Amino acid sequence: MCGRSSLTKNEKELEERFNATFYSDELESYNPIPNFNVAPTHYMPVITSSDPEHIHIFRWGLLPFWSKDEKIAYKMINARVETILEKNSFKKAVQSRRCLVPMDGFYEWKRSGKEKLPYRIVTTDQEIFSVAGIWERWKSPEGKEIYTFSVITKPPNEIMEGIHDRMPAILLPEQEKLWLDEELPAQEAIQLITDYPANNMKAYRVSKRVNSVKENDKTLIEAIPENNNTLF
DNA sequence: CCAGACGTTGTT
DNA sequence: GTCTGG
DNA sequence: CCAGACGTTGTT
DNA sequence: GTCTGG
Repeated sequence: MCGRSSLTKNEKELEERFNATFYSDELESYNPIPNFNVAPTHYMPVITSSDPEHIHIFRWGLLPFWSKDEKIAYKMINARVETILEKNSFKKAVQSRRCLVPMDGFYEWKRSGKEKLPYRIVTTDQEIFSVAGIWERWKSPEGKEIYTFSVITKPPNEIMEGIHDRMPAILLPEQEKLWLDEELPAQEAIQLITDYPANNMKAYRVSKRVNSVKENDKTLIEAIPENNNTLF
């Protein structure tokens, strides 16, 4: 799960939400704004434990610092909270390189028979919410430096159960500071990940146009009727 | 000791 | 089926 | 996550 | 880098 999201708020709204500022030179890589169809490999805003006063722009898809193969990032877009402490690729990062991944919605595909239909899920009590993530600095053999991140996933809460069996680890606002606290041991940090209250979330069908990463406009986040399978 | 993997999702 | 790209 | 490619030789 | 398997 969690291979597609949205972040349709502008830079100013993000700065106010996280009480942090962008570096102007990094902003150039953040594109498009707003993004109605965030996909793996996109450069997106994150707030890191090492520099929480600023919003950095990192690439979605974790590259472990020891990796020689850049392609492994395609398989590292998610990290399971249940096993993150045990995995070579994640254990170091969850100890000292945690981050917040801002979203204003995420997409999940619900399987019904042969068909997979996309849903958008949002929080109703927060305009922008944070998903728990981890990040890495990677250097290619040629010396190219890339900063990447992975989104942590967890079992579904009440509202997600009918749609999919995984969901992103949405943090309660009051847990965000702790998640970024490097003094907090990883074992305790992952306990901050709990069920987001289902009555503060809502899910609705969206057009299948979201399937294609080439599509990116405001109509992607519009609701379509549940019983309409053919027109979109 | 060295070599080789290091991941998730979904589907079977 | 499996990998790569977005 | 989904979509789209997946190959070589030789010629322009 | 670090763990697992042989």
